[in-house]
Amino acid sequence: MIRMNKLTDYGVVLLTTFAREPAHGISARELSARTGIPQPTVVKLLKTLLKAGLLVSQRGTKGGYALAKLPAEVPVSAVIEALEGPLAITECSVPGMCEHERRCVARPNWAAVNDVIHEALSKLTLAEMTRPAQAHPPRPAPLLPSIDSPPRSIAP
Amino acid sequence: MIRMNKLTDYGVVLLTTFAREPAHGISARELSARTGIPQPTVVKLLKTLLKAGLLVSQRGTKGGYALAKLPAEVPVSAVIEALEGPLAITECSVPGMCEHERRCVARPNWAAVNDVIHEALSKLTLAEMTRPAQAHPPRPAPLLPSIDSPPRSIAP
DNA sequence: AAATACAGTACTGACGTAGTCCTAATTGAA
DNA sequence: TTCAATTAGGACTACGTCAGTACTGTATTT
Repeated sequence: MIRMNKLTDYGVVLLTTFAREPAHGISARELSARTGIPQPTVVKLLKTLLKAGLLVSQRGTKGGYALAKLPAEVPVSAVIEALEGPLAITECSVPGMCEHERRCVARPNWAAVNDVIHEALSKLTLAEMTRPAQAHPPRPAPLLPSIDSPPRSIAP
Repeated sequence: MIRMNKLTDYGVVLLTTFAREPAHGISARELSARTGIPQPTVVKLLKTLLKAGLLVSQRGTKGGYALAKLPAEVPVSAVIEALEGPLAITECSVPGMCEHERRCVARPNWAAVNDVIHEALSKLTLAEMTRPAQAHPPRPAPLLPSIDSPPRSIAP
C-alpha cells in the first residue's frame, strides 16, 4: 500500500471541516468534538497547517482557526505537502536524495508517475472534498459491503 | 512524501534487471552483485515475488530466477501490489478497513485519486522501465544537479 | 484578574520496516 | 556418490518513524 500518514489523512479531514463553513473560526476543542480526532492530535496538526500558511489563527477566549484561503483555492496536494513534504512515491523526486540518481534507469519513469499523481491531487480542492463527489476524474468507486475495524478518514 | 517502501523500490529494480534479458535465469547472488542490494535482502524479495507469481525459480547448482511473463506484460502496479498489498493512498480502498467509511464524505474523492494512481502504474510496464524513457505520460522531470546521500532506486 | 485558547518544545511508547540468521530441500557436477 | 551451489521457509532483531502526550508560555476576551 502506497499510503499517506494517518495524520495527513486527519489533516485533510480537519481542513474539509473548515471548508464546509469557511466564514467561521473554529477552536481546536470544537474540531476535536466534531471529527472524533483526539484534541492533542488536532492541536498538533493545526500548528503545522498554520505554519504552512493554510490556516490563520486567533488567540484568546473567542479564538480559533480559519482557512487562509477559499476552499476552492486549496488543492489537496498542498495539504499533503504541508504535512509530509514533497509529494512523490519515490525519494528521487528530490534531487540529492539518492546517490544513484545520475545513473538510475528507473528515475525518469518514476518522475512520470510522480507527475501523474501530483496532477491528480492538485486538481482536487477542499471545496470538492466537501461534496459527496461523483463528477471529477475517472469512474466512481465500487461500493461494497463492509465490516467495522480501525479508524481512518473520519467523517467531519 | 507519499512513498513506496525501500523494499518495493528494490523489487522494481530487481525485476527491471530481469527484464533486460528475459531469456536468462539469474541467481540471487548475481542479482545482488549487479544491483548492489545486499544478498539477504535480494533473497527475501525474490521469495515474495515468486509467491506472487511474477517469477519462476529453478533450484540447484545452475539454478536461479526468471520472469514468469514477458516484461511488457508486467505492469509496475503488479510489482507494487505483490510487495505492499492493495495500491492506494488511503486504507479505505479496502472495504472494512475504516470504521467510518459509510459516513465519510472524503471517501469517494479518495477513491477517484486512487484510481488515477492505479491507472498510471498499470500502464507502466517492466519493458518500459528498461528504457531511458521519455515518451509516455506527462512532461519529463527537471534534471537538476545533485549531491550524494542515502541509497534508493539503485541502477541495475 | 481570570478563563479560554493558541504557541512552542520536548518526550515517550508502539509499530512497521529493513536487514540478518539459521536450517532444510533440491539440483548439477566432480 | 559425494559435494557444492542454490532456492525454500521460517524466526529473530535493531532501528527509525509515527502517533500521541505533557508541559510551559503567550495572547485575548470578559
